[in-house]
Amino acid sequence: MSEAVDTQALLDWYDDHARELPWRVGPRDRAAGWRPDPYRVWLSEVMLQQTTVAAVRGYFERFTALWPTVADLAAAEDARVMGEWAGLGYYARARNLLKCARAVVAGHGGRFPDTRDGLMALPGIGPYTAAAIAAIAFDRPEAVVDGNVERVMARLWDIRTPLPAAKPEIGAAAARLTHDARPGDYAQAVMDLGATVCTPRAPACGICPWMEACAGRAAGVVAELPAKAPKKARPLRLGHAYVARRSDGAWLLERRAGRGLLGGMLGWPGSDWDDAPDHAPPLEAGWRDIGAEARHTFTHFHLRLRVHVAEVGPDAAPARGEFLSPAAFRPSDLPTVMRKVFDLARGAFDTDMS
DNA sequence: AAAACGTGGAT
DNA sequence: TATCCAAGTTT
Repeated sequence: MSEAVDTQALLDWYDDHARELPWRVGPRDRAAGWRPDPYRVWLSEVMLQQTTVAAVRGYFERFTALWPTVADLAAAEDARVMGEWAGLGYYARARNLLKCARAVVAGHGGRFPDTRDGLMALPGIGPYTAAAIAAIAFDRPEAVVDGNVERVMARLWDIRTPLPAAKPEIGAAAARLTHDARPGDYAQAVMDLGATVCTPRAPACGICPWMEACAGRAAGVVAELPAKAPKKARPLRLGHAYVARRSDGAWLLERRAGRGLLGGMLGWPGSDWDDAPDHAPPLEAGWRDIGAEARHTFTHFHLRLRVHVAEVGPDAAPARGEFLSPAAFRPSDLPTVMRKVFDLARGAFDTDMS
């Protein structure tokens, strides 16, 4: 079966059309013997989990400028790394990033394992990321199966089983095609094909190096693949957030628990997000409901937070959280939902002063 | 094994 | 406005 699919044709296409990415060693440099820094491959792969290239670029540049090596990252303070990750989402990735960096330094002499199994044993590295690092950084012939590859394989072989049930079948198809001569280039080539040609909507079949072999195209079902199981509706949750500003300009903030939603991130103290009537503000103060709510949608629910503000004196003693001076508080350290709250609250304070 | 876990851009 | 989607992992 797989004889009909020409992996060399894909590599030829990649040689001409590879995307230029900050973490990538392109096909020309690879042919000259260059290999990417495993640290940068790992960092980029973790950032790219469920996240677009466009969103990752800036974060990758900032992280590598601040922490050029895995040892630098391992030595960083948790709060600094979490703050730098703020806005990118899926914050367990940042927590695991630190765990992984420290494990590589403490347990592997600062060098990443060069096998899929060795990589899989590290925090935050699953089947996809382990295969990607092994292939891209170490040229091991591992099959990388991400969302791009799932889409390409489902179409190429006309696999109509809905995801995620189709994963074993798709994985087997991907493994059959893995290229022995240029594993790193091949892995990136399939993903580039999915990202730029075999796209979710309006795929450019006319310029696809695998057009002739594509069973989905022959059957005229490319637009319907891959099939996906229906998604559940997102419920609406309600809560309250409290933004206190001290007379010296300090803000009352709280470090969230180290697991679960927004775990380890900075945020405004508030109620549980269950619309319970009996929540207490974090501080005795003249709270004012600003009459606006921050709206935010997470993966599995919609959230509306009512925003309350207060200006308090220098002796204010909060029951929760701590005051951070303007010098110690960067709004960019906040996850997006908390930044929305801050923007609304700041507008309310500004209105008061005018 | 199903659910939890973020966000921004495109349609 | 609502939905889909993006280089998935963990529990």
